[in-house]
Amino acid sequence: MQRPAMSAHISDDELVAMSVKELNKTLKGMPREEVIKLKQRRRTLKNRGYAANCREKRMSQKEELETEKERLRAEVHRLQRENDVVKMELTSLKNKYDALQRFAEVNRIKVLAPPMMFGPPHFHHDSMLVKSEPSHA
Amino acid sequence: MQRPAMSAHISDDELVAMSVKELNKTLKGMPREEVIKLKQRRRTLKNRGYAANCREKRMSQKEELETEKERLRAEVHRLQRENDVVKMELTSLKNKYDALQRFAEVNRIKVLAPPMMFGPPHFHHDSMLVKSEPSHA
DNA sequence: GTGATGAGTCAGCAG
DNA sequence: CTGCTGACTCATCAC
Repeated sequence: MQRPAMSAHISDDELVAMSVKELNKTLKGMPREEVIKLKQRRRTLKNRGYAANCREKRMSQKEELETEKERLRAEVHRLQRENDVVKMELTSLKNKYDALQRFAEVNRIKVLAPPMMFGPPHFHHDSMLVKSEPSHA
Repeated sequence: MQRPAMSAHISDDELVAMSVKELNKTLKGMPREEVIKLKQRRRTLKNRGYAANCREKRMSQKEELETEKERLRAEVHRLQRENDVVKMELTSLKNKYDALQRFAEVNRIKVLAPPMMFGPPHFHHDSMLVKSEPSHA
């Protein structure tokens, strides 16, 4: 029997899948040199798998980064839109508020000086209706 | 003279830096085999550089992704804070608005029904001071 | 011919 | 020893 061919009895897949114990058991009666070669082949095959694994990990991490980046980009846009809406609401309410304030102003003036058709009012000098402000302002 | 030692006259750095033309000029009187070996060595050295370049590119791209991600994360936080501020302003203004509205309401009532000390007013039925609203509301 | 990149091999580190 | 990763080599592809 050809010594070199002996190790060929074990396929790459088998060799990688085997644990060291199983391998030793299988290698019982073989010459040292063959055993060493087979173990080295096993290590190399394992390394091949590790390398593939490493590359895959690298790629999935990169993908993850890009996904995360996309997610954040969308979040930024969402917040910008929300921001715009709230700012518009604020502006709108400001206008409403100013208009109401003008209205209140007009009313106060009218209270202070009602239409002439009723004749000049005889307010007390310190009327509560003059110059009072809402407590929240 | 040892044939194998001939190619050693050119260092790796020199060999990589040399253009093909320069290399051919330098290789004029050498045996074909040596020329082929030297060219192969040059290609291998070049490949070594390409590989390093490739790794560096990979790393810088990854770094860039992480930097960008960080930038976006900061932007999200900035927008969230801005959003909170504007929302608080809106709430605050709403309160102010409501207060003013209550104040205006009170005034309108007072205009509608001034203090008894002046006696009941003789308003026209369709007085502008009753139930009118600011045009902006 | 030149440059880039996936896959495999090896060296060397970490656990 | 096992697993991982940087560096190198080679095959292969695109220009």
